[in-house]
Amino acid sequence: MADSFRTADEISISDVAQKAGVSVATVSRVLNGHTNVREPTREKVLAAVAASGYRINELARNLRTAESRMLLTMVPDFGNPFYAAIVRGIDSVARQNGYFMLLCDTGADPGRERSYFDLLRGRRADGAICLDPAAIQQALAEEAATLPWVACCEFDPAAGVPYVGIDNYQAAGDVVRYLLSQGHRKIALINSGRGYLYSRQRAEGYRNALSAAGIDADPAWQIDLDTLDYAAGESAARTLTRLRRNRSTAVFAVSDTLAIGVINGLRGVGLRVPDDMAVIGFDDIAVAAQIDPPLTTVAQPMRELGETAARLLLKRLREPTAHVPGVLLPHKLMIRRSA
Amino acid sequence: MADSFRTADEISISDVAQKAGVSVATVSRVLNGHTNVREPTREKVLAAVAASGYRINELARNLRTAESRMLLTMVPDFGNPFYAAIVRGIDSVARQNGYFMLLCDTGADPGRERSYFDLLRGRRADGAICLDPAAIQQALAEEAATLPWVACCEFDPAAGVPYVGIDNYQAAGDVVRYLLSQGHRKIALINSGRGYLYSRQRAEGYRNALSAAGIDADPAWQIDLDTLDYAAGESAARTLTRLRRNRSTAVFAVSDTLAIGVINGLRGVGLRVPDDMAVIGFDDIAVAAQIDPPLTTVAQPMRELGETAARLLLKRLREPTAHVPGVLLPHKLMIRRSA
DNA sequence: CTGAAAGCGCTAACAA
DNA sequence: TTGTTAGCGCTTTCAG
Repeated sequence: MADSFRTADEISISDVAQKAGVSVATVSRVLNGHTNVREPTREKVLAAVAASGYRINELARNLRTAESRMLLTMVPDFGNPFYAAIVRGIDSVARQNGYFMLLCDTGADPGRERSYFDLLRGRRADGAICLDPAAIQQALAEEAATLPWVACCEFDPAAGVPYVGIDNYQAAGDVVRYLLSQGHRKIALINSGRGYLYSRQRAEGYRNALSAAGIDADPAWQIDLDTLDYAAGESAARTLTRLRRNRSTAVFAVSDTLAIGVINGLRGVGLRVPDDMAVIGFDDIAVAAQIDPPLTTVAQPMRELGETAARLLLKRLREPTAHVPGVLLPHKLMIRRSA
Repeated sequence: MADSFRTADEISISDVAQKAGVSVATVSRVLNGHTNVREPTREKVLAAVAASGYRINELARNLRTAESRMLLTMVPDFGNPFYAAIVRGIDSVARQNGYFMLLCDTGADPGRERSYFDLLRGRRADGAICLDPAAIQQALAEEAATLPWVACCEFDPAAGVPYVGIDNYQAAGDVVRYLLSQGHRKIALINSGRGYLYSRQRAEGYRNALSAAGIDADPAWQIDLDTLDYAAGESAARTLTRLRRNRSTAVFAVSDTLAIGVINGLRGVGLRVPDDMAVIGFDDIAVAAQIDPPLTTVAQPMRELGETAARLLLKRLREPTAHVPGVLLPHKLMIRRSA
């Protein structure tokens, strides 16, 4: 058996009851802090617990109470530092409320995501927070409609699933308008795959801000990537610089990791930032302020995003029928030296 | 109740049995893939399962089988990208073996770590992988002696707990010897707190490599920090440059995050890397190759570290009494341009 | 204030 | 091959 080397301490509530000379019900009462137990009795029980080194079997308790006190968090990639801060926020409110957080990396794969949702169906988690691409969420929304989960960062406003995120459209517009104010007219957009809501929203914010300034975005300025890692940004930078005519003077990357890769790629071909090409990122991950030049970027309130998501979920768990609204948190353009 | 909005689909194995016209035992058999069920019976059951949308209650199954099929992973800080790759390795072998990974951030706090160990005691996890500082592990080693866990990166070789890591002493020596070969004689060490085994081992490797070259390390060259974040590296760099006499010409930081902060701090006071000061980091996190100048660092086989840890744990779970040895994986000096 | 007893939903002997 | 039954360890009525 898996736990045969624990058999020695395989002591249960009835052992404790026996040792204390009371019933299991009484032991259970003191374990759960019920007040209707006389002080001397409570002490006898506590003594027996201490003496035996007894530990409650949460599995049994969970079966009985029909809850696992686990919150599932699904991220598409926990190698991306962006998620780390969000996850911290989730974790901290989860713990404050007596839940453990079960963190899973879906790799943005629907199959993996589904298998994690099975944790909910199998009662091993009470609720879930999903940070996966909106497209994936939609694919599962129907079959997961009755499950208690909320969306964070990525969401489908029409899905009826509670969510928290930021106004990506506005944020992208802010970036473009700032670049415009610095005299740029040719602004490139390095975007991620279309499965992401933020990607569509930021693209739209970018295009509209540009056309509001009377500029037609050159399609050659827009690059779609299917990953957010540094290398992808690096190669996108090369693609951009290869443009013979109508080369952009600025680039907006939808993630700091991409932007950092872009800067590196630019340096590789001997271009200076921001003089030859300005670059702006998104997220404001910790390393953004450390590189040379320090990265101008859009800060997301990552920790609050996570905390809010957790609170929405907890609320949904407590009041299953209550309407839980979507909430949008403020972002902020951090102007540093890369643009 | 927490799940009152799921009551509609609160269907159990006996409902399925009834619907299929068989006993619960038979349903259980087909659910668990036992072969001693006639084909027509199996099909009846499967049909009933499908028709009712039944989902097994894992909580009940777990109670019955006395295992949770969860593996706990404790990291001191999942904001540090170093851990991300390790955790991926753990997660992938866990999943391959039918386990879910429960990831927890202890913040290197013994209290938090203890509360996570309680997941084991409460049977909500079958085993654990601990990446916390060796000092913290030791504090808990005695009370956790009978629990199935393994140590990863940080460990106490004498504790009898299976472990996987690298040869930190040797790695630090490699760094120093490389710097020596580049003509450096004055080499600083930016280290983390003494709770970490790697910190003690690298300090020793550093000192011995230096004295093997006939150099006495100036105490002023050695800085101990209590965190690994970028800002700490930045301020350590300033401390170092403030040295009037006997200022070092190279610095070895025990983590890439620190090294990146150092480079940033150096830039802040107008010093160039590597010309004015060479810097070497440790870990080879993804961003290390992206910054300017690209960071020379010691690569750890992070994914393999995680995979190995998971395999050791799984082995320990399968064969509780088997002797599971400690294993050391190879590291590699990545020479880039910062030194 | 305390105890007896009935399950939570499942698996695994043991019978048939 | 299938069903009956006895729990896994706990919480929670319901009596007393």
